[in-house]
Amino acid sequence: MPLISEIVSDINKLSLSEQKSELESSFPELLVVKPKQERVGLPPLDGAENGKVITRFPPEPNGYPHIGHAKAAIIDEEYAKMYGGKLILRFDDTNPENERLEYYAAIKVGLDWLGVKYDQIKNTSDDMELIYKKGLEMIESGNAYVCTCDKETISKNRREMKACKCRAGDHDQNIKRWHDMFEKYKPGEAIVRFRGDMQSENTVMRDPAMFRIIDEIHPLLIDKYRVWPNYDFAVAIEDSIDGVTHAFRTKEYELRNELYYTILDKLGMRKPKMFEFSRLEFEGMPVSKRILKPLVQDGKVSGYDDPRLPTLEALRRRGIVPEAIRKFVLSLGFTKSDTLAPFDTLESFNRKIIDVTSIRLFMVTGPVKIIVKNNKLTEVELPNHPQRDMGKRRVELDGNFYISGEDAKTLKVRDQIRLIELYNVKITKIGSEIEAEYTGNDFKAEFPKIQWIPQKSAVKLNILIPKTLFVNEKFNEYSLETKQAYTESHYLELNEGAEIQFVRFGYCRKDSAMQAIYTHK
RNA sequence: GCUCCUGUGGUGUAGUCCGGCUAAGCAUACCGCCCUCUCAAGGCGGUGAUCCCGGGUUCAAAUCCCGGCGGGAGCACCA
Repeated sequence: MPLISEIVSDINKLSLSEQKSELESSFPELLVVKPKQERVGLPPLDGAENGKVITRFPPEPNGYPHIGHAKAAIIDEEYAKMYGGKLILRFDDTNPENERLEYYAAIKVGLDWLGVKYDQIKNTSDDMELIYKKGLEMIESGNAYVCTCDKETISKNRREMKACKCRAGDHDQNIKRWHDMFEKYKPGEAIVRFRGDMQSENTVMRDPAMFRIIDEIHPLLIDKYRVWPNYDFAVAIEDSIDGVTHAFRTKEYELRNELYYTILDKLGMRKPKMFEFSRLEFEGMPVSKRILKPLVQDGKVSGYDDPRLPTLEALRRRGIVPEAIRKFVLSLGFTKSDTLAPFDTLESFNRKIIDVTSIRLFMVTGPVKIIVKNNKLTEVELPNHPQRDMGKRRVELDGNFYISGEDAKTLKVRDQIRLIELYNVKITKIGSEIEAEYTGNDFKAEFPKIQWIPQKSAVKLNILIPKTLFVNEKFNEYSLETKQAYTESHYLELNEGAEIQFVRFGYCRKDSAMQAIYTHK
């Protein structure tokens, strides 16, 4: 050690260039800078082999897909793609109380829209027989038992780390009770429990439920089964038999990893690698069904496609495109840190994508009439896009226009303004209507440039402006603003769903002939 | 309360595993300028982080160790 410090201090006495040249002559290999280049996209997957990666997206068909689903599905797909592997879409439909046929469909539609392509589609409920077999196996091997205690007792025991008498039941009792679950017991009277460790620090290991009785109609299997596996047991079995190599789920499941691996261990089944990532939710835009459902029921929002919501359908209607969502999700990375997702960034990605294809149209809000006294033009051609060749449109004129109230407010008599792409005008009178006179065609940079709509062909339009749904945990009564506006008649010729940039206003998506939804600035 | 996870500019992240090449890259937001008959897009530039705090190890720490603190989650016969 002393020798080392001596040498180091010797070296430190040399100047930087002397050190450098010494290095170059004696140890050139040390100067080679390691590649360490910037990574693009998701981080490499632990233990991933090219062509052998299988991921899965396992939504429960109990609601409409939202941005959270999008994050999971995109990550699942990206990793499968990255390693030339496969993505399985698996509906985790083991609770007939929640599942509905329309949700299976809605999720597929959502993925389709997102452009997430899966290689295989299945339902957990397809494998009920196998799951029963594995359940029985667990009972036979003593790794599970049937518990007939009531809910409260079980919960209390788990909190207090105590075992109940059912845990001590012998093999025959368990087998008999297992069969009784299919016939005799009523819902709530008996569950199969995994024999974990009631003393475990990890509460999920304290003999969690593996099967319970539910007498409800399943959307696919109707009344074929009434003993249903719980999540932990079902995913473990499914992931294993589906050949999943890498499974991803959100952070709140993290404590369940121990259970997941233990179950597979006890069954001697192949174990996928499990990873978790943070949930994606926007500020003031909750994703939870518990919160959204009452909103829809009470009519506080128009439905699951209300543009204020984070559902895929709502995002679509609002004018957010799938590519933007994908870029956005990827920009968040694969991390476990809790984040308040920046909606700004999503909008920015979106804006760049749609800017190129959005037609530019004039639109005025809070319209005020303006009359150009000596107008001589009867028609003008306006370009549909400033850079790209998207054609032109003809607009007929007679000197009677609308301009935005906002713009009108700033005008004073004798002001000169430029009606965009038209001509210059001088204000001569301001009243309930504004009067002006034509002063020339030459473009003058110093004049304010204002968009206009001819009165005779103006199309009445509602602009819906979605705002933050919840402010400080409370429903924001003003979360949806409606603006009365006029736009050009050309609007009527656009397809529904067309993205428009209203000049000096922002991007909007055509929702119907009389309504557009504000996408973003 | 207990257990687990997490903590880099206003925001989201890269780098952290394998300490030096970066007193920290990118994106977004913001501010200028250029371009433009839009407050958009595009181009250029800028402001902004003592890498949660305090110790320690080391010639050298965002990176390793210890101790705090902040945030989140779980503690369901729901996934």
